[in-house]
Amino acid sequence: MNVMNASPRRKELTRLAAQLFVQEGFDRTTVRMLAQEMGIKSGSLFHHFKDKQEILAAVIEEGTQNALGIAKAALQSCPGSAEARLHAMARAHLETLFADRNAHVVALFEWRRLDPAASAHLSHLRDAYEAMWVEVIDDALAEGLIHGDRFLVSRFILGALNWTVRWYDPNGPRTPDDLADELVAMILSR
Amino acid sequence: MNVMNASPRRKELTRLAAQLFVQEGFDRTTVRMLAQEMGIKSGSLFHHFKDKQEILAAVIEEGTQNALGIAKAALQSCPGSAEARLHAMARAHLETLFADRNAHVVALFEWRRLDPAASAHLSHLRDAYEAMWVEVIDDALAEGLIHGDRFLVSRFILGALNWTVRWYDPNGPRTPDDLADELVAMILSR
DNA sequence: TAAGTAACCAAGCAAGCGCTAGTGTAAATG
DNA sequence: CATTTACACTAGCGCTTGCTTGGTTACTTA
Repeated sequence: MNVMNASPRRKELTRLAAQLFVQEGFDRTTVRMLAQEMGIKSGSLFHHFKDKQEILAAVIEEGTQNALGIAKAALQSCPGSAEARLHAMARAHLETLFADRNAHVVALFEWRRLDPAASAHLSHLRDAYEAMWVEVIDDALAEGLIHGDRFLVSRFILGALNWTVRWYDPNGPRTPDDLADELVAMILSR
Repeated sequence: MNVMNASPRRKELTRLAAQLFVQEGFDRTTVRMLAQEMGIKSGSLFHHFKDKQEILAAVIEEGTQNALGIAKAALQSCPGSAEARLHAMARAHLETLFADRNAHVVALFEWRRLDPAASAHLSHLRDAYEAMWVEVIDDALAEGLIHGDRFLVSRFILGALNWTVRWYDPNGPRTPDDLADELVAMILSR
């Protein structure tokens, strides 16, 4: 078995798994369904992953790593005002949310299916990501761009952003950047 | 079998089911777990409900009906300004969200497990509820209390509100009304 | 007191589940 | 050329699942 390596094959299988997990939900996705989608038999699946849980962890890990990378890049290429960085974070969030939509939907709605060990490991990644948000929001509060409790404001913003996966249509007239700009405009004190 | 009646027994069973569905998720909740929680054997469960699906539909229906009732009451006892009605709707939303937390969490996160027939029926209820929101938001836009696209604004607000079930601690220092007021304050143009 | 009904139980079926064991085979490696 | 490695296969075990069946009990009503 191919424990914890990052072979291209495994990466492709992870991508397919994410798609199925979104379509059917983790619990309803059987190893036989996963195998069929991957063009192999169910037994062969366990050559690439220790068990079904590990597939879930792989999906979520990939999405979260991507989110972290994109957010870091967004902030680095944008050392400007707090307002610009708020925009940048919102745009980055929606960019990764829809570029890796399947992985993020799984992360958002199937997190509880992780076993404790995987959950603990991935929680650190997620916390690192949220810390970046809180920092940017703190700066925006300090500059008086927005008002309110730092805790509540960040929860409200992330809630509004995450919920977009429930209604946003990528084939519609609006781009993710449009959404980000509208949200930031909505909360800025004018 | 006791099709579609509203016996007190069935209502109590629905409440217990909602709790288990939140704890374990719909798919992981077995009819044996449900029966044990209810103090009966698994076979007896099918005297009250046609199948497992019907239990899910009952849970979601109850939550949505309550939300509709509370929102209507909130608006009726508040014929004042658009700002007051915006406040009232936000407060009503969080009030029902945490008064019937289990039912609403199930409605929000297990909706896709409904079969098409039940989903179609319950969609009407949900649409009626969302229509009330859009109306209030339209008035607020017309009065210049908030700015932006009516569609986006309502989605963002409902997203921020619904996401509270993921982080809000009812035993913490803040009341649901506090949250509602903070959210409305955050989006009002000043 | 007889009939009807709501609520329950014991037992178990058929299907599906995650996962394992053991084997075959082609390509890479010494 | 011999050996290892990567990847796939077949077959099926042991268990759980949602749900059914056939019958019993307790209470209400005629």
